[in-house]
Amino acid sequence: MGDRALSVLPRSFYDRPVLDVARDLLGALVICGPVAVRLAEVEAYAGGHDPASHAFRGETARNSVMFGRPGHAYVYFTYGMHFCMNLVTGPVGQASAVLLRAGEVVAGLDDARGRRPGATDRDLCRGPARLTRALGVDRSFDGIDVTNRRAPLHIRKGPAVPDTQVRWGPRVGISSATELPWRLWIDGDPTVSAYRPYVAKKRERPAPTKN
DNA sequence: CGGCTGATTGCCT
DNA sequence: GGCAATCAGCCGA
Repeated sequence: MGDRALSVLPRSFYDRPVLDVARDLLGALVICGPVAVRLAEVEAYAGGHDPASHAFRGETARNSVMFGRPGHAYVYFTYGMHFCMNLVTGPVGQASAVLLRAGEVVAGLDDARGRRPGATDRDLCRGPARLTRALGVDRSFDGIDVTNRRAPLHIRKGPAVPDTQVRWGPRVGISSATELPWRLWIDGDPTVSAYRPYVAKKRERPAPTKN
């Protein structure tokens, strides 16, 4: 068996600066039951000092996993219908995490297709909410230890991605700290999500003149 | 293909 | 009450 390629990434992998972890997660395998996804796009969130991070305003019931140990999954619900998955990094209490944005399904294709009816194979995991959908990850996976190879959700080492194939740029879908190039992806990978720069929402009707 | 918009609910101010 | 680390569908070019 290819023990090397199948090894689970250890706790020490996650207990490092968030940008280093994000870089090295490119190419890694996310395993959930029969489905495996090779990561092609991630984003770094630098805990309490990052205005775009869910941890920026402190610990709450929703984000408490971010403030705990590295190597655990932070899964949140948003827009009334979507789940997104992060991996907690760095020392306990710092609340840094890497958002898993996109990748390629490399195992369990039939299961992934069944969860995303109508989607092309390229689109199965092309975006953070699509990725959790294809994997079958929801809020019940929040807090799971991804360094445990027997856990229903865990992360394994994948084929190395050389520096020459790594690109970076602004994060997607946020309205603050948009200048930070903390979105990392594999150059030319077809599963990388389309970049949509933030655009300020059109103002609602001017407030009625109040007197 | 790019641009725009409604969906739908938990969370935080 | 307002909005969110998004997506699918629809429209026009």
